[in-house]
Amino acid sequence: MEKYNNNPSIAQREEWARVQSELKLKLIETDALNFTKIVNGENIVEFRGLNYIGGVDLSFIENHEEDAIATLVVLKYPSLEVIYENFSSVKLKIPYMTGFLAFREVTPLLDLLQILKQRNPDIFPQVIIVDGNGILHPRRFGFASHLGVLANVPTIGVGKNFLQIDDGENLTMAHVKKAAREKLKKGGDTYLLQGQSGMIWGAAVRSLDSTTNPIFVSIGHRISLETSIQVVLKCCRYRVPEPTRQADLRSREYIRRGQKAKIT
DNA sequence: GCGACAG
DNA sequence: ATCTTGTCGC
Repeated sequence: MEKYNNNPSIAQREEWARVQSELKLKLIETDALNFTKIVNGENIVEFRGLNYIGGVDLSFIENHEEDAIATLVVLKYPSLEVIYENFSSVKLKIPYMTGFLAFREVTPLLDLLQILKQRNPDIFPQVIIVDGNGILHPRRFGFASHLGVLANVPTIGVGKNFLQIDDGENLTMAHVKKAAREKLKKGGDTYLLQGQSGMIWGAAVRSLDSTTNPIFVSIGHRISLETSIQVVLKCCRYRVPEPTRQADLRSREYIRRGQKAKIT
């Protein structure tokens, strides 16, 4: 039986950081999509040819850090109805560590994507909304970017909590929370997370009029920040965009039902 | 030693 | 991530 690694070494983290830098060479931060965006003057945006949006998530069983259910859902756009779901029970071998989330969670999601591509390619998602950041990350290569590059699919990172960026960028928790509170007055309002260097890391987005607490949107892969925000807002029936929310709800329900693992 | 910490 | 009931508001 393999041992659960509770304390990855410094050398291990450095190796992971090198892998991130290497994969980052393939990262595309502009729209490379198979659907088109039409902007009608004002703030009215239309996505032509967008039919399928993916959502992914992992849920954990009680307090077992290593036992999880990975979930992939596909939603029809623009109705946002769920037309596909699949689950996979996984034994995780790496603990959660800030900055290295992908190494813990990406493999089972790649497997689920591969299964869908083989068995039902016609509904393969044209963009995937990921529970976790894209380039809003210390090395600008978070979970959403990692998944996007490895699967070669457009991805959008959406964090429910802010991950502070240091290194003199002044994107601290206090700074961002204050700015967000001041600038996000109504649903659809956005606030660019721009560091002292001028670099843009992502955006704080107010999903709805009824939610004060923002979400944090960043480029995952093959999509611009502007388009990412527009797609996310079109998916928000609640604070969290529907693809991610459905993946989360359904994976939790799957665990509650106590079913055995199945890969349909 | 202290603060920070996606999921 | 997860443990958890009611409750306030539209």
